[in-house]
Amino acid sequence: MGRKKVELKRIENKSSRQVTFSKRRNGLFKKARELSVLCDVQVAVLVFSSSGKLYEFSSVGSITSILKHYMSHFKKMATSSKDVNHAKAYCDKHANLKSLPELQLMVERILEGPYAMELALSNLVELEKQLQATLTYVRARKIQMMLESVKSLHDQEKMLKEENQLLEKQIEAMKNGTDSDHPLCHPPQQTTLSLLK
Amino acid sequence: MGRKKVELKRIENKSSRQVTFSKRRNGLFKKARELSVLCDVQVAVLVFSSSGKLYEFSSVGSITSILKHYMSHFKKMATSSKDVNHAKAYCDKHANLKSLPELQLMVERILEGPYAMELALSNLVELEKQLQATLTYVRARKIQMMLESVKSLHDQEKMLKEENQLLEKQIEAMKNGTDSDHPLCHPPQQTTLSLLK
DNA sequence: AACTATTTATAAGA
DNA sequence: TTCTTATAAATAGTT
Repeated sequence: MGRKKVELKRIENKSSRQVTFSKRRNGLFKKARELSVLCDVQVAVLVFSSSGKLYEFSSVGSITSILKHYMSHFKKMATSSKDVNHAKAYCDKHANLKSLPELQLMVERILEGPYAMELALSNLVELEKQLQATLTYVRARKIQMMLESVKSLHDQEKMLKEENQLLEKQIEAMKNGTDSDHPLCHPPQQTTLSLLK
Repeated sequence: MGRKKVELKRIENKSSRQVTFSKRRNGLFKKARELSVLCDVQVAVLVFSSSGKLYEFSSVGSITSILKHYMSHFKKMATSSKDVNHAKAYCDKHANLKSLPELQLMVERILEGPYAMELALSNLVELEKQLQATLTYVRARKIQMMLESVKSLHDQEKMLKEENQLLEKQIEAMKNGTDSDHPLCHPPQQTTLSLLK
């Protein structure tokens, strides 16, 4: 949708890729919010730019708010254990009410279900940290190697220039001199040139 | 965009909500794929339907494909190295996500250990890609689990409220049917409510 | 950042 | 569910 149909492949021009990224990212988040509201579902969208920046949409709220939700939930669970025992005792006394066993089951689910999830979640949080650290390390190492190879190219360029100057001097010497029995026409610097081509 | 402008609120009619969900979910995934390709970024979209079903789009692929990538990557390294068994040990160690927290240590060994010289820049670039892909997945998975457990809490809250209504009705029935010598005026559902507030 | 010509998504209907 | 179509919305290229 635009002045022209675009083909589905990486936009090579960097600045128009950046503009499209900004426009479409907002579009995607808007669509996600609409889907969430209209259809009453939970939606999360994660976008990682090539520079490693994270753009995120979540119909439930930010990661921070979700973690706060968790924290308060488990704090309350810890302080309400007496209430739970009380409720169980009540349920035992009035087992003739047919919906009570189900209620008890639900209370147990609340106590046990999310806790198990929290454990797995903490593993994932830790794993994410580990991966991010490793990625940072690998990127640093990659850049270091790139810089090293660039430096090595510069060094070779410098050596080449020095050799060229030597060569020019030798040519000058040959032009000025009368003898031609110096076998300098076999250039020794050919070896270094072949290394760079 | 359609025959009529729709206002941004929950569609109350269940069947048209379902139809819209199906259409817009596909639209969202398509947009996500386009953003990913056009702008060369990684995108993950997670949708949890009210029935608890998960619909997922990821530009990096499923966990299976990521693990396969890892396997082939380390297999390649193993065949190009003198100590095949050593590299194979790495491979086995990292065949599943649970052992991935050791990834950083492993990468450090690869980069700084005896095989550092064999690891070209292109290998580092590939390794960086793999790490970014895995990080994307882990982040998505983390948020997915957060959303799942929040949803589970909401569901359970809803069910408990329904049960409480039933209980109240039964208590009312008991009060009306017999004398008032039952001390049920201490509402048992207060306990379960206190867990959720 | 705005502006539009177009393309694309989709709401309603079949 | 699937298709069709009128219309709303998104957006590519431009200013």
